[in-house]
Amino acid sequence: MYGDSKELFDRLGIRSTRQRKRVYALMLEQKEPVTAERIYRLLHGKEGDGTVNLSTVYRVLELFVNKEIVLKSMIAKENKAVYEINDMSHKHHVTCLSCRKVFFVEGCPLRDFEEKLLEQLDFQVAGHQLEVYGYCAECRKSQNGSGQDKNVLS
Amino acid sequence: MYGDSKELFDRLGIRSTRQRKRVYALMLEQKEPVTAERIYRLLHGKEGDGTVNLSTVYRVLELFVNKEIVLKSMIAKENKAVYEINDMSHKHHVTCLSCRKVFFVEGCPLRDFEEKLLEQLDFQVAGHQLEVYGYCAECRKSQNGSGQDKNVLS
DNA sequence: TTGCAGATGCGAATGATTTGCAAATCGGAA
DNA sequence: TTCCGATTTGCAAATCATTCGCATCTGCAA
Repeated sequence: MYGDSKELFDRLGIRSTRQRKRVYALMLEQKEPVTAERIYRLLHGKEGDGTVNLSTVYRVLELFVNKEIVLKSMIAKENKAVYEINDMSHKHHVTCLSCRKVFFVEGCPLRDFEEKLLEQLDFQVAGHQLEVYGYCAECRKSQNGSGQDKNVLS
Repeated sequence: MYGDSKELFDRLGIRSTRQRKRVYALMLEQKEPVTAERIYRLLHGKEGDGTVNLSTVYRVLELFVNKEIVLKSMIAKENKAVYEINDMSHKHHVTCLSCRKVFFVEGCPLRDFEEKLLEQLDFQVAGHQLEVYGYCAECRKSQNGSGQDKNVLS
């Protein structure tokens, strides 16, 4: 019912609780990064298995982040965090300022940069977060005539 | 005494108040991004010209950000904002997770990436924010895993 | 089945930031 | 220079996301 999260949790050495299973299952369904609040509300929307407290959602997400099965990042311009399943593919987000849609991009332009930091600054990079924002094809098309082909990835 | 901020404010079409002049002058002195709280405390440290209320510091900074004479960004992993004078040079920040010190790096690894986004996704980039975090030479040397919290930013 | 370390629910606390409102101030007009 | 109205400020209280304290509950190893 919850996929084989039990197995995953065992492997991670953490207890398999109803709340963790529900949060994990819900995270798997998400196509874009979500806030803790949204997870909480989605869980309430689902019927059946009882509720999950908001504090618990936060605690479970924190645990998942520590175990690296979930990624956490801050939303640009707002001060709240969003979470997403870590599928190990190192995507970056591109946010349309007009429709707020989030696009994913594979690949990362930072490899060389990180090397440069180590050489020039003796700074050991542990991670990075890149927020790119601008305007997607569709919005540019509908707002001024200069848009080109549309190409929506989701 | 406050530089020629009066002139700047006139040009921007905003009133030249004691508080704005003080905040602006202090921002000019900063060598690294600072929190609103830190500006507030620094202003209290200075003698003479009376104090500036914390809410006012926030309001003045917001105004400066809108007028684009100050840049605002979020500190990685903490949810508070830091501000710095906008010198138009397009620097990026590198934050040490141990001592919280912020380093600047000239140059930007994103030019090619933005081109790629336009070609492949037809996404027109308007801006980006890059947060790199890791461990600085000094902290790695002292091997102090938990960090000596020098509290540079707050 | 049982014991208990670890997990959860609940409400209250936190900390950064924002807001409502009355009083103070800026700067153009008289 | 003085006056006046629009802006800005100070202050305290409100927000909002997130965390914490603590009593109770629950996986799960024995």
